[in-house]
Amino acid sequence: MDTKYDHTKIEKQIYKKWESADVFSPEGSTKQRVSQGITGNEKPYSVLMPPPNANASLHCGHVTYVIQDIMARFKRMQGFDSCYFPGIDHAGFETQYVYENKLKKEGKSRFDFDRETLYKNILDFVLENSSIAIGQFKRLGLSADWNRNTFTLDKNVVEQVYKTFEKMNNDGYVYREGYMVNYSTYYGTTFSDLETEYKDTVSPLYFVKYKIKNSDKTISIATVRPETIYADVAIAVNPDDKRYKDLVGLFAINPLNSRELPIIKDEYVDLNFGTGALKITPGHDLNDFKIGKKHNFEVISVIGLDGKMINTEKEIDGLYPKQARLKVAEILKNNNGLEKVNEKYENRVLVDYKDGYPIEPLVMTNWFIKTEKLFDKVINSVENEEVKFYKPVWKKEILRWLNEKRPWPISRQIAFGIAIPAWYSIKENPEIFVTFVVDGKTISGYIKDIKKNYDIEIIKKGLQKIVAPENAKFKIQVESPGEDYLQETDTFDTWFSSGQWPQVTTGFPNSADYNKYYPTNFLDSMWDIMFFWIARMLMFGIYLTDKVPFKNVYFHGAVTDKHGVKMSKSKGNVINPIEIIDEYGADSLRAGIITGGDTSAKFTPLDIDKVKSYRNFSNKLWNIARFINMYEETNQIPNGIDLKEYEKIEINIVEESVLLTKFVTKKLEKYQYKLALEEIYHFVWDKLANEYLEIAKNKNDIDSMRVLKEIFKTSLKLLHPFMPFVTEAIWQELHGNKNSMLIVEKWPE
RNA sequence: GGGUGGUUAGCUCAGUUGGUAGAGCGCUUCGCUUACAUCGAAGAUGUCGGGGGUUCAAGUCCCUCACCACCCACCA
Repeated sequence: MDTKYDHTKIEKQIYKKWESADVFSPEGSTKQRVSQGITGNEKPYSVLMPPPNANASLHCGHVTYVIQDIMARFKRMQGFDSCYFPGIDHAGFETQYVYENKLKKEGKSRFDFDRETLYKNILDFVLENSSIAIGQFKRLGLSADWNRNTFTLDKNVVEQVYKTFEKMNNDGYVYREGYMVNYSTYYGTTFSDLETEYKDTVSPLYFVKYKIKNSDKTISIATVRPETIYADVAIAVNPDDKRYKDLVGLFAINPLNSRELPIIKDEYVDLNFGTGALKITPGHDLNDFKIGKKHNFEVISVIGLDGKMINTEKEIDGLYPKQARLKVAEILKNNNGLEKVNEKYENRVLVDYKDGYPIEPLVMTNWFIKTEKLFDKVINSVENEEVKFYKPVWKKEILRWLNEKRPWPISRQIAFGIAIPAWYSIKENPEIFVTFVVDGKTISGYIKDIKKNYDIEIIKKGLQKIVAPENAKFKIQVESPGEDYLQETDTFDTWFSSGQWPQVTTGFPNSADYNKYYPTNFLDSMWDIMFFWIARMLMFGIYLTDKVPFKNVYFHGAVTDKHGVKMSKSKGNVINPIEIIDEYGADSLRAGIITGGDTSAKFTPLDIDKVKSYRNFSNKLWNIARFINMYEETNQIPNGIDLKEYEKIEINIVEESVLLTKFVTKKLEKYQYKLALEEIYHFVWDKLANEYLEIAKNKNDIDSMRVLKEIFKTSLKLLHPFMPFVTEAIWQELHGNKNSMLIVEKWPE
C-alpha cells in the first residue's frame, strides 16, 4: 500500500468493479448474498432519484443526491432488498430554452423549423447530454441501478401519460377554458403561477380623466398601463366611497374610443388607492378578469400573442405595449384627458422566472386540470401522515398550498414535450388558426381559408402551431381519428409527466417492481419544487393507485458557497463538483456536503475546508489499514474477538464501538446524517487511531491487533454509506480483492 | 400585507427530553518519533443578537425588541 491514499487511481476502478459485479441491482446483490450464505431481512426498500434535467451537466446542487445514496447503501447493507431508481427528465421548457440559446448562437431560431423537426433536433441534443449527467453521477458514487434508468420521453412514460390524461378526461378533471394565463410573448408560451415572479420597478402612474355621459362631471382613474384603456369595459368604485356615490349607475366615456363604460360598485376597489376609481379591463388583468366575470362583462383583447397591440387604432396597432403607452399618453394629453403623471411610482411587474422578461396576462384557451377533488385526497393523506415530511414546516407549507386548490394549467406552447393527444376535426372547427412552414415560408391563417390553397398533408408536414377556439370540438385519443384531423400542438407541462415519476419508474400498473417497491420509501428533493413536483406526485399517485407514492420526504437545501451566497456565474463563486472530485475525491465531497452545514435547512453551504478535512480523513483511514497490513505481513490475524480474553482498555474500545454503531444506526434512521458522520469521524480519528492504535503498537501482539482490526472493520461499515470508495478500497486491501463489502458484510448490530 | 426559518469561537456550522459551551478550517508553540506532515503533541479564542421572565439551574422553555434570510399573496 502507498503511504498516501490516491483517490484518482482508486475511485473509477472501484465504481467499475461495483458495476461489473452488479451489486447495485437488487437481483445482483441478492444473488450474491445468497451465494455467500448471508440472508438479510429481504424487505423491499426503494429510493427514487429526482430525475435531473437532461439539458446540462451537473452542478453543485446535485451533490445532495448523496443523501439518497446514503439511504440506499445503508438499507442495502442492513439486508433490505434495496433499489435506487434513477432517471432523467426531458424538462420541456427548460430544455427548449437551452436549445434555443444554442440556435441563437448559430444565427437560427425555432421559427425556422416545423414542429416535428424541432422536436427531433432537441431530442438528439438531449440524448447526447444525458449520458454526461449519468457519467457524473457515477463519479459521485451513486449506487443507482442504471439498468432501471427511466427517461421521461421513454415509450412507456409517454404511454402512461396518455393513459392518465384519458382517464382524467373520462373522469371529468380535464377542461379547456379561456382563462387569464401568464403569457410570455417573448417565449411564446404560458407559464404556471409557480413559474412567474414579481420584480420591483419604477414606472409612471398616469391619472386619466373620463367624461361622464350627459354630464359635465368627470371621473379620474390611475393606471400604469394606459395602452389597455382600449380594452376597458367599466369603471368600478368602492360601495362605501362617498365621493362617487352620485356617479354609480351612470356611464363614463372611454377617452380613446368613446365606448360607454358603466360605473359600478365593487368591494375589491381600494378606497385609498389612487383616485379610488378603477378601470376594469378583463382582457389584461387577472383581478379585472374576475370582476368582469362577476358582472358579466365582455373580454376585450388589445395585445396579441406576438406581444403587439391589436384592435385599437391605426397609430397604435402593431406597436409593442411600451411604445403604445407613450403614444397613448400623448393622445390623451392632446384630448385633455391626462390629468397628471407620477413619474416615480414604485410598483411590481410580473416576469418569467427564467430571464425576467415581462409576462403579459392574457385571456387564452388552455387545458386545465380541476384540482379540488384530487387535492382533497392528498390533503387527507398528508394530514394523516401516510406521507411523512422530515420537518413539520414542510407539512404545513404543502397543506397551505394544496388548500388553495388552484386549477392547474397543463398546456405549454412549446414543441419539446409530450404532445397533448387531442384531435380537432378541421371540418367541425373551421375557426382553427394554423401556422405552418412550406418551402421555407411561414404561412398562417384560419383553416377554412387556408385549406382552399394548401393540401392538408402539406399543412400537417410543416405545422408549427394551431390555435383552436375555446368551444372547439376535440377527441382525446393517441392515434389520429382520421385524415381531416389536426393534433393539438400544445405539449404537456413537464410536471405532468414527471409528476407520475413513482409510477413510471416502477412500471405501474403491473410489474414485479411496482408490486414490490410501490409505495416507495424515501424521496429527497430540494424544497423549491415542493409544489411543482412533490404535490403533483402525491396527486397523481393517489389518483392512480389510491396510495401515496412515497412514505418519507426529506427536503435538502439549496447548495450555496460557504458564505451562504447563491452560486452564480456573475458572482464568480460557482463550484464545479467534478473539479472538486478530481482534486479531493468523491468521498470527501460527499462527506463535505453532509457536514458542511445543515442539509435539511433551506440553504446548505458547501465548504471546501470541510471537503479537505475529509480528504485528510480518507488518508487517515488508509494509513490505519496500512498499519494493520504491515503487521499482517508477518503475522496472521484471526477473525473475530473474544471479549473475555482482554484487558480493560480493549473492553472499553469494544464497548465504545458498540455504542457508536447504535448511535449511527439511530441517526441514519432519523436522517441526521451530519451527527452520524461526525461521530464516526471522531471515534476513528481520536479514539481508534490516536489512542488505541498507539496502545496496540506498543503491545505489538496479535490479540490487540485483532481488536484493532475488528473495530476498524466495523467503522468502515458504518462509514461506507457516506464514503463508499475509500471504505471499499480499504476493504479490498484488507481482504485481498474479493467481493464488495456491500455484499459480503452486513450492517453491524 | 400574511407566514416561516435563523442570529453560538476569525469563517462555516453542531449542540436530540434545560444540568459546568463543541467540531472542521484558521491561529500560536513544539515535533520530519518506521501507519499517516493530507501527521502528532500542547495551547489561545465565545456576556451562545439585545432586554425581560419561569427555574435550584436556560444556548436550550416563555414574552418582547432588533437584524438577516426565505416563502406566499399582490397594489390599480
